[in-house]
Amino acid sequence: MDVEPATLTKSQAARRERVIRAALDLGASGGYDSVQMRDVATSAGVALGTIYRYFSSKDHLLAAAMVEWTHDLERRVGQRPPKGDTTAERVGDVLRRATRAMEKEPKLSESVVTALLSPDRGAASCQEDVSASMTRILSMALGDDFDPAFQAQVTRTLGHVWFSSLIGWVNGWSGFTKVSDELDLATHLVLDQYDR
Amino acid sequence: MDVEPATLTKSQAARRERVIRAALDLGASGGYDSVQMRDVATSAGVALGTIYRYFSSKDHLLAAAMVEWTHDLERRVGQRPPKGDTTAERVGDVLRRATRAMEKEPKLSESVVTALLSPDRGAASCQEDVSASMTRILSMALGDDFDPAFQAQVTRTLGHVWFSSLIGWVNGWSGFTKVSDELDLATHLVLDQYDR
DNA sequence: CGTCAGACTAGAACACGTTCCAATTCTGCG
DNA sequence: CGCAGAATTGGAACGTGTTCTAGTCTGACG
Repeated sequence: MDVEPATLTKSQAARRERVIRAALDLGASGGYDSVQMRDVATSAGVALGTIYRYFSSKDHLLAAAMVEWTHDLERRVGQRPPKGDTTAERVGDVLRRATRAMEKEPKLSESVVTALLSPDRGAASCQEDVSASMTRILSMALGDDFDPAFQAQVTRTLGHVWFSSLIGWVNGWSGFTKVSDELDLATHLVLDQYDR
Repeated sequence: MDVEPATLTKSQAARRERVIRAALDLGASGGYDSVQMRDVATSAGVALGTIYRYFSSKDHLLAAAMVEWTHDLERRVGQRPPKGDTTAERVGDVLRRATRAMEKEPKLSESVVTALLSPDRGAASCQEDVSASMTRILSMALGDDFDPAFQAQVTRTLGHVWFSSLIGWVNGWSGFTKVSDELDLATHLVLDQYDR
């Protein structure tokens, strides 16, 4: 009902990847509602039941896609570290990188974020993954110059603001600029007491 | 497809109330999944279709219930203002009041919060209501001693942290104590620079 | 090479939110 | 009271996520 990548054969991993890809394609063109499991199956050239061998639910499937996306971002940030003189600028930089990607594919982001909110067991574990990844990304921007407890709290708090604003955007009561502003202001709120 | 209370006759308002009550009862005993529209209907003594005259969806129904709950809390906080010497203590006080109620009815809270996350149009407008209400509640705890812009940002940020931690709790990857801690630490993070 | 367990397939079947419909019952107005 | 229009009802019907079943394919191992 939920298989960890480690135990998959090559062809299985390929199948899993094809399924995710198909889901992403559908999501990118029509949003959450048009990611229909029957369509994902045909489009991935796989039987409907097979999808459920890899993912516990539609939400788990889409949430898993978001996990991959977040890990990609984390890797990229690791390779090209955040730019900026102050901590606030570096944090703003990574948050902007995170949101810009979503801004370019609004339908897809809506699909993926919606799924991430599901109470489904599989999706919930993806939430943990994503939030952990986001925490690490923010840590990179913060650097090691702070008291660890303080740093941990800042990253978690900003992670919450990020997540919550994202929801506001997905559910349509705030535009993308609102999300950026919110993040920007929160960043300064918690950081301006320390640098500058 | 969505009727505002203002235009309802007495018997209609009663029906609406009965429907909400039925949904809350079911939610309190079995959580989100056991709030089934057919059951809500029979339990409220109403036809299935009638529910959809008052609410656009199951999620809208449950989210509307949460709006009432939040308004109650807001009213209570207005009547018995938050206690505490420092701002942080007062903020902690209202946040604790907000979470304690949910802690007592975990299944019910799960139902209601889950619904609040839905992308459904009706539910989304309830999200705005709830978040606006929460902002006002936090403002009461902050008082008028701050720069309005600063106050606005603090309330929004704490609102985000509250909302996001709630999700973490509902989806089962953090206990209630974690939620309180998170809120507590975030509160101090943004406020300790000003009072103490 | 033969075989056996597990993965895969096609498709039926099921569950529950949502919509639709025809018939009936309210409600307010002349 | 009598009537028109709205609200409500019971229940069928629909869509889509999820599960189940019976049969087929695959690939690892003796």
